[in-house]
Amino acid sequence: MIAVDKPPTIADVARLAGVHKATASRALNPRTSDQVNAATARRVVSAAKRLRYQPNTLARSLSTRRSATIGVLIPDLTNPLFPLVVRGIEDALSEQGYTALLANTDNDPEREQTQFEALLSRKVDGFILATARRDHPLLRQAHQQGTAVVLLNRSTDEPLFPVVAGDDAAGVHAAVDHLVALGHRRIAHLSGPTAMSTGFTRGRAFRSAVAAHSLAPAETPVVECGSYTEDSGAAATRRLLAEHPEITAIFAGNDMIALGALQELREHRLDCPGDVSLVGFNDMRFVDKLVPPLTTVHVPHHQLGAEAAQLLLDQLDSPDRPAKTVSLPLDLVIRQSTAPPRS
Amino acid sequence: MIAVDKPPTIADVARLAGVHKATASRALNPRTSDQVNAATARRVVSAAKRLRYQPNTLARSLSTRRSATIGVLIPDLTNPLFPLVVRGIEDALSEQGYTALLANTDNDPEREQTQFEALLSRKVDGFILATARRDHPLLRQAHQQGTAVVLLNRSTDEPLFPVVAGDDAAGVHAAVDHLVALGHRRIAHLSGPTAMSTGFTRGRAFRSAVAAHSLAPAETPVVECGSYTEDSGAAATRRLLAEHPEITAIFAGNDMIALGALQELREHRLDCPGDVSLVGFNDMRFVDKLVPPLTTVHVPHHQLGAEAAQLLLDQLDSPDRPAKTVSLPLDLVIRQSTAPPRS
DNA sequence: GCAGTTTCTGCAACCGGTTGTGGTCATCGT
DNA sequence: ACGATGACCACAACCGGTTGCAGAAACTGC
Repeated sequence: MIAVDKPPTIADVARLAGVHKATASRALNPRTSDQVNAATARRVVSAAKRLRYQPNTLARSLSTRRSATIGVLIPDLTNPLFPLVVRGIEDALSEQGYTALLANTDNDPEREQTQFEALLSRKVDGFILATARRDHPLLRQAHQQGTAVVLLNRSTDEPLFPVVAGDDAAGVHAAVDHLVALGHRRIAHLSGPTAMSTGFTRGRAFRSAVAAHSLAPAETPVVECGSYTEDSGAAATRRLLAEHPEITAIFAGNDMIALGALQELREHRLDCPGDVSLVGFNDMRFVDKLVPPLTTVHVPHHQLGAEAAQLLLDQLDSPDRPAKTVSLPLDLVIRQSTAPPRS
Repeated sequence: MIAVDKPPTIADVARLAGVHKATASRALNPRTSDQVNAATARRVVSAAKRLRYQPNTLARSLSTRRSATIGVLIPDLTNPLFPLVVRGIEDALSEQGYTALLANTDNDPEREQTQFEALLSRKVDGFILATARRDHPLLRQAHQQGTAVVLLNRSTDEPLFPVVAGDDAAGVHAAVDHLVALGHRRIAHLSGPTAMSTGFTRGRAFRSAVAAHSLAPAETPVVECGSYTEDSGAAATRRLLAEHPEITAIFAGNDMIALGALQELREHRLDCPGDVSLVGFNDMRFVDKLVPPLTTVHVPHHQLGAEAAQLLLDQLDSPDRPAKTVSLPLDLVIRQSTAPPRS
């Protein structure tokens, strides 16, 4: 183990350049470098270069009270949607010199709270909350203490914070329209948990979409899944087929549920799309590799993340701007899991 | 916008408890709380509770010179392997009060360097490098300045740092053994880029495995893919089939390459596993949902991450411990993309 | 040549914690 | 009754930056 000489501080740079550390600080900061003589500024810069000086971010944040860091709360990085949105967030943030601090909540409200506080004590400048629950005391609390927050793919009953999300309602309508256009009339919806904001709004949109086509509730049953998982989707499909064997199309609350449905259809020796058509939601990676490739509503997750980050940065710049809300268009990508019903 | 009163500092707590902030600090820290009278300690604690005091992590790190933060460098979060290992890292770290700071390098050596420095200036206590290149000046540099580093799924030509990785050689042997046991003798390998540590070692292991079965190099061709992507895998397969139409089995450098191969086989109207068997590597999510479900070498990514984190923490505790290296066993999961060759 | 600016740089305080040192006071032994 | 011991706490310095303020030097105009 070689003797570790600690990294140089601004005092070292100042000493080498023969100036006071305050001057060195100003010389190195582009915003203040015009307060110092060009020649000395050059001396400082070259001293910094020689020492390979890297400012201590912690010390800087402590004194400036700005950390250039954003807390990002997501349910679970392992869920295939989130890497995309996180990448979107990071890409947008890094363009402006910001960094993301990630935390997983596993959809546990308590963890959500503790992680939030941990990030606060790390002095993040703001939050992007991509957690799924429809409501949480956290939100009111954060709102009251004036914390900058942007909600991603999740809305609250009252508009406390700006939200960026896909236009789920439009996506649902596109999916239903597609099925109806193919000739389906008995369409089921496997909804996500209504405790989650997406499950709730997509379910509502489904009701409205089928109503728009004058389909009776009796031929358009909704069964709620306990979670956005394959197992839960399979179980729901089992219940659905038991009670409504006559349906010819399924619109799943998301792709994981669709995956479970596909599995269960296979168990029941039902061909997809021959016997029943299937539409998913999200267009997650690899669903185009399934057999049959899944028709699904594409959600631009990367862009979702990027927009959320941008919105948050805007808000940090000018805190009293109205809480604009972004809704990204979604489009249906038609693959091979949908076809006309057998007549 | 409500008036934001800044979060309480330890000085506020001390004032409320009627003690000096040094005393408050000691009272709040379990390691030093026995240096203060039990009664006053209680006063401090309850004052802290009343004010909802949360220590400022930045200030603490600045003075203790320990940030309880680990820098994690990965190529791309969007690559389906990494969410798993990141989760493993985070789970292991959080158990000990540490946090991970993530950065993507996109396999760009320059980005790797700048991200590394950015993390250094954030005063991370150590690094987990899961980037893929076989060598990088960074490593020597980090080694010289005594930075704590653990390499994940990547090795260097000289043993500068502890490494945790899957036992790739064993995995490759298992895959080849399986194919040979099925009766295959003309087995091709679609290797990953040899500039990457995994591509290199798996390729070498393949050579050794086929040699162990006395298969001639002429019947066991290796073609190198430019990258670990589906497209690259498809292109390599095209070349392979042009030059060696007689092969009956393909062992792919990873699952993405296998995906490309599968696609290309389909283009050539070759049935898998009827005409050619296919084995992947990694067992990424959803490869069990392909048609046919992919036979592949399972890599415990979560555990890989967790072990790396643990190793790093151990090393931080006792810096001059020998650089132990962890090699996790890998096992082949046999699904339906492999079968005996047509006789 | 002198008052008034402007430009440049140093001083010192501050951000919010941690920790070494030393002083006060009660307790103890003799 | 008095010095020694130890428990407890306050003081102050420090981590490595940033920034308001003031003073020195140079420069302006008259």
